[in-house]
This record gives sequence, C-alpha cells and structure tokens, in this order.
Amino acid sequence: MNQQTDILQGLNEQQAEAVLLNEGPFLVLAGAGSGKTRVLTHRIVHLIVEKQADPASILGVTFTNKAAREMKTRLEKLIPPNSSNRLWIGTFHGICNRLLRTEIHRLNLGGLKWTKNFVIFDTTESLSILKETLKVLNLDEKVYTPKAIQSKISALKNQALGPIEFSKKITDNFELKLSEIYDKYQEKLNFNNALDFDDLLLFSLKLFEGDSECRKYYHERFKHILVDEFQDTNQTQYDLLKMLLTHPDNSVQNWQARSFCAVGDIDQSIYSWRGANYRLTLNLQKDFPSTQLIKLEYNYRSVDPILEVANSVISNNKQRIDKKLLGTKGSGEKITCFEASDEVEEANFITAEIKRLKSKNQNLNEIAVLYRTNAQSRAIEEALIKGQIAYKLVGGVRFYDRLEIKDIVSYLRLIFNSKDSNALKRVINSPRRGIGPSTIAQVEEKAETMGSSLYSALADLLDEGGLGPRVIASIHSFVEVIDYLIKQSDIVPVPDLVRLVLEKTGYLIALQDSDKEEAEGRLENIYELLNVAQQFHEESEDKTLGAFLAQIALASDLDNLKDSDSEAVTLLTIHSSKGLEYPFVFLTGLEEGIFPNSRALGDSPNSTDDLEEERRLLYVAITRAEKKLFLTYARNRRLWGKKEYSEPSRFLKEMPETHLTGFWGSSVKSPSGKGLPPVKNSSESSFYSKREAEAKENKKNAAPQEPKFKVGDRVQHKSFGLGRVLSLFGSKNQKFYSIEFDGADGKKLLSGDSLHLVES
DNA sequence: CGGGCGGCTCTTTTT
DNA sequence: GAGCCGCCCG
Repeated sequence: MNQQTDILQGLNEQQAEAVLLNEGPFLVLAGAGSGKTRVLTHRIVHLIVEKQADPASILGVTFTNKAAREMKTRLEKLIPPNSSNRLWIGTFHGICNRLLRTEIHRLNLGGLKWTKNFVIFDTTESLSILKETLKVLNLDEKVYTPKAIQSKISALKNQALGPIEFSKKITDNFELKLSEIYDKYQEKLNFNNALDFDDLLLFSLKLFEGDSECRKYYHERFKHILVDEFQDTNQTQYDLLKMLLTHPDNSVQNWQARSFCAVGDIDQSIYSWRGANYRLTLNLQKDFPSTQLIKLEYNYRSVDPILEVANSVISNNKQRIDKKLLGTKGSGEKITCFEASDEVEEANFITAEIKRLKSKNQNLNEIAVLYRTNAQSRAIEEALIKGQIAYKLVGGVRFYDRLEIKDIVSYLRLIFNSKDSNALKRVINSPRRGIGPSTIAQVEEKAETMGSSLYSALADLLDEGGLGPRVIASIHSFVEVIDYLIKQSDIVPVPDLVRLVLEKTGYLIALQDSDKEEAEGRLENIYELLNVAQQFHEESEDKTLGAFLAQIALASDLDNLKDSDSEAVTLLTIHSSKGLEYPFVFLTGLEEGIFPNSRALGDSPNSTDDLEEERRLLYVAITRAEKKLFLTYARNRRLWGKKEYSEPSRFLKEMPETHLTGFWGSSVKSPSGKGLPPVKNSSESSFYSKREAEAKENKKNAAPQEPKFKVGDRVQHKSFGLGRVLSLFGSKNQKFYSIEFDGADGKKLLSGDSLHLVES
C-alpha cells in the first residue's frame, strides 16, 4: 500500500478533498462530529510526507491549548521523528506570544516600547491596573464601572483598534473619555512591561502592519496555514491572518495561490461576546472570490434522534448557511426529558440516572453534565457528593487563581520582569514583612518622581530617611532575596527556581508554621505547582522562565482535562464543551432566563442575534452526545440566593416530539401532541404562569407528601399500561417515579398522580 | 499594621 | 450567597 492511500484511508470523499487541495484558500464547512480534526491532522501529514513541506513552514491554529496538544501528539506518530517540534501549532494567543517573545522589540506603539521579558496580565490583574488608571484620571467608578470599561477596551482590541485608531473614530463624549482611559491604561501596562490577553493579538497585528520586513519574513515562512474553529475568529485575528497570507508588496493578489485551509461551522459560533464574528466566515468568499468551499455533512458521532433534534433546533436560525447533519450511526434511544420541581430534584435525577448507567457498567468518564452558567454546577455537585459519584469540575476557580499559587507565580514574575508592579505589590508583604499600604504608597510616589519601576524605587528609598528602621530592614532583606533570585533565574532550571523561591522568601516556612486550617491544602497546591514546573521542564521545548509564565497565563482549566485520569463524571459549561464528545450527556437547566439566558432576551437591538447565539449554543450542547441525551429543567430555581419560578425553555418546543420521551411538561403538552404550546411572551399570563400559581397555592397548603409507591411496586398508567417502579425522586411536596413499562422501550418518569398501585 | 466585620453588588459564557 | 470594599478596633 502506498502512502497516499494510507493517508486517505478511512476518509470520505469530501474529507479527502480537503486533505489534498494544495493551492488557494479554501473553507471547510464542517458540521459537528464530521471529522474535521481528522482532516486537519491528515492534511498536515500529507503536506509533510507527500509534499515534502518543511514542518517549520506550517502554521496550525486551534481553539484551545488542549486541542493543540492533542494534535501535536497525533502528528508525532505520523510524521518523521523530530519534525513535530518545528511545527507552529497553538491557539492564536499562544502563537502570538511565541511571535512577540522574539519580535516585540521591533514594535513601537505611539512611542511605547516593550521588551521580550514582558508578562501577560490576566483579567483580574488588568482590572486592577484599570482601576488605578481610573483613579489617576479622577473618574468616578460608579459612572465608569471598571468591568464595563474593561470589556469596552477588550472589544476595541478585538476589532483591531489600538488607542490611536480609536481616537480617530470618537463620536461622543463618552468615547472621548474612553479613549483617554484607553491611552492611560496602555501606558500603565507599558510601565509594567505587561500585555493583556487581547494585546497579544493586537500587538502582533501592529507588528506586521508597522514592519514590512518582519511581515515578509513570516509571510514567506508560513507557506501553509490551517485554522480550526474559524467561525470564532475575531477581526484582529482575521486581519492578522491576512497579514501572513498576503505579501507586503503585492497585497491581495498572491493570497489566491496560498495554501490556506479554514475549517469552521457557523452553527457553532458561540463566542461573539469575546469579539468573534462568524460573518467573517460568511464573507471569506466575498473577500477572496477564489475561495473554494467544501461541506462535511456526514456525522460520525451521534445516533439519529440526537442529530434530528439538533438539525431541527438549528433550522430556526435565520443567519446561517443551510446544511444538515447526516447520520451514520443509525437509530438509537430517544432523548429523555425530565421536569424537576427545583434544582435539587434536577440534581437528584441526574445522580440517580448516573448511578443507573454505572450499574450497567458504563464508565463514568463517558458521562458529561452540561450547563449554561457555572453557578449551576453547585446543586449538581452536592447531589453527586451525596450519591458518592466521583466528578471532575471544569472551570470555576482555576488552579492558577488560587491565592498561594498566585503568590508564588507573582514572585516568579517579579524575578522575570522586575517592572511588574502588580506582582511586587502582591508579594512584598507575603509572607508578612511589616510592609503595609502606607509604605507602598511611599514607594509608588518615589517611583513616580523617579520615573522608575516600583522595584528600583525600593532601593532608592533605602538611601533616604523618612522610614522607620524596622521597615528599612525589611525592605533591605526583601531586595536582597529578590536580587539573589534574579541572578539564580539565569542559571538554574525552572523547578529549582520555584524551590528557591519557596525557601528564600520564607513563604514555605510561614505556611508550614501557620496553624490555619487551610494551610495544609495550600501546601498541597504548592507541591502540585512544583509538579507542574517539573513536568514543564521535562516536556516543554522552550524551558525558560518566560515560557513557563506564559504557559501559566494562557492555561485554562480545560487543558488539564484528561480522560485517562481517574474514573469520574465531567461537569462543565456548554462553552467549555465545544470540541468534546461523550456517549452520555445531561443537558441541564433548560429554562427561560437560564437557557436562553435572560441577557439574550432583552429588548436590545441585538436580541435577535443574541437569541440565535443561544440557539447555536444549544446546538453545540446537543451534538456533544454520542449515544444518549438527557434534557432537564426545574420549575423553581434558587438564583442569587432567592427562589425564582421559571418556565421551560422555548427551545424545548423546537424539538420534534417523536424523538423525546420521559416526563416533561406534564400537563403542558398541547392537545395536538406537538410538544409544548408556544411561549408567546414570557410576561404574558400563560399556561405556565397559571400552573405556577397553582403550584404556589398547592405548596402553601401541602403537607409533606409521602411516597405513594416504593421501588419494585407494580403500577398501572392509563395509557402506558402495567409497569414496575425503578426508582423515586422528589422534594418534600412532589414525588416522581421512574417506571419501566412492560413491552415499552426505556423507562418513563411520571408523577404519582397518574399512577395506580397494582401490587406491592 | 492587621484582622474582623458589615454592607454592597452581582453572574453568561473564556483565551 | 459570595466576593469585594471600606471602616473600625486591638
């Protein structure tokens, strides 16, 4: 067998075409589960093995670090040894970081320069310097809320607008102020020799715009560019790609001959709030008329009912290119719906179903629970803990956001880039050295007058009077330790440096001596950080401190998700689940206000767009499931600590009822049997609100309900016939039973009202 | 200087 | 219900 057929083995016609096309830009519209990752991997293998492409000439952009790592691992097995480390594969942010680490000195942004030992500020850190900025500008935080300003600036950066470009587009007073803040904020970042997330992209673009030599070098180098999840590209990323694809001397023309492969699915565009713009995908052919189009419509992941429901839901969107997922897995179980009285019952149902799956020898790693917002995980976690089901939670508090880890990392950052005043302020009194806010204020003042960094202002302050002898001694020994560590950082590998930090700063001793309850957990986390450092040193290509810090800054919780780990159910938001697949999926909280989220239901001019994005999100969620999907919602939910009534999601009625089963919308099924009646207007008095009023009334009067049946009882239902009780759920006032009916496939979930006991 | 307490706002999603 | 901020007291 020759290599050509080998590479194409197992690919369908369209997939093979996408692998083999070698000239001109082309767009692969790849539906969920259509094997696009395979296409990308095989294409790279084809380029290297068949076309003798230099691995260093290939640039692959993925959406997550995890996807990048997986792709690299797969490639290592398929291409010649030692060639994989010459490929550039990563997220836009990761790639831009790599680029700027070597080229940032060429960049000049309105007189501001950065050096290659820049640090990356995460959202929290950039918020804190933004607050400083507002203070300096004497702006009221009540009027200019830092969070809102932060997202405005982020939006600008994602539209390729730097402070200078934006200042030319100002139309009103608010924008004028915003522009001032933006300027000052960038100055602050510069003072720290720091970039925020969005700057990684924007600065890379500005670099190419301002330095055609540099642009030419990378244009000529990256002969083959592949971009995954193209629908979630923002303007800045798009412009950046254009920079690489076109030659500085002859603009658009030679784009047409470039090997450029964009893979995406407009129906899975779910990051518009981060500046992503799926219209860029729609416009690709308009921008570049020679762009060829390949559609991948065969789905190799899910059974038919799941695909039917997904197709049906997404067809309600107006803004899309028509396509359907075509099944290859055949028929399968219907989708089970469950209406819970509240979030506790919902969680109990999920736990019980998971137990059942486990009893049928399903591995817990095959199960995922999805939700719209992170806050929803809480109730589910509690139920799983009670039910003794192991779970892994993605999101929530990131490992690197923990206090002790941030402390140690801040030390490392200060060592790497002594201009990082955020890091300095964080560590200077941790462990306690008696250097408090008033001293820091003096340091800041000193730095201001000297025009220097906080760290060098420390040394200047020592020479002056005005500080007590105790503080002087503290600062003196602090500076001594940091200076020593800075010297060591050039000599010793990262894991050793981390150990030195723990030891020389007194951090470890202070923690060990602490009799606080949480100290033990913190120590464990610190040991885990040491493990991370060790692993980094063994596996990373670039073993420098800078690379370590960048890895930490760009790491997401998702990156640590390994299926091979211990056996556990995965809990994650729908956003985080993009690109993943699980045999069994629970999609929870299908309620108006939760999903679709209330933010998407407002009367803003964008609300139609927002609702369509919610629908795409639902489409993503549904298509994660391979074998079996569960949909749940709760009639009451604790929100901001308050109980709220909610109506079932409007999306439920967009699903063909023939593919659904279970107990859902109990009395809300319309007489026609066509699923839920239309939710016209959530504020309108409707069927739902009447039912809510009833429920409220019942609740008031109801004594705690005793279960009518127990597990194993024979029961009768007027339309389903005879069955047996498998399990029971419910709150104090409401009980539900899972019933297996004789001769029927699957089980039904019903309330006691419609059942009669036949035999105990 | 540091810890503790009370009041305030807020949650959509993440590189 | 939680995290953040500011205020007060030891």
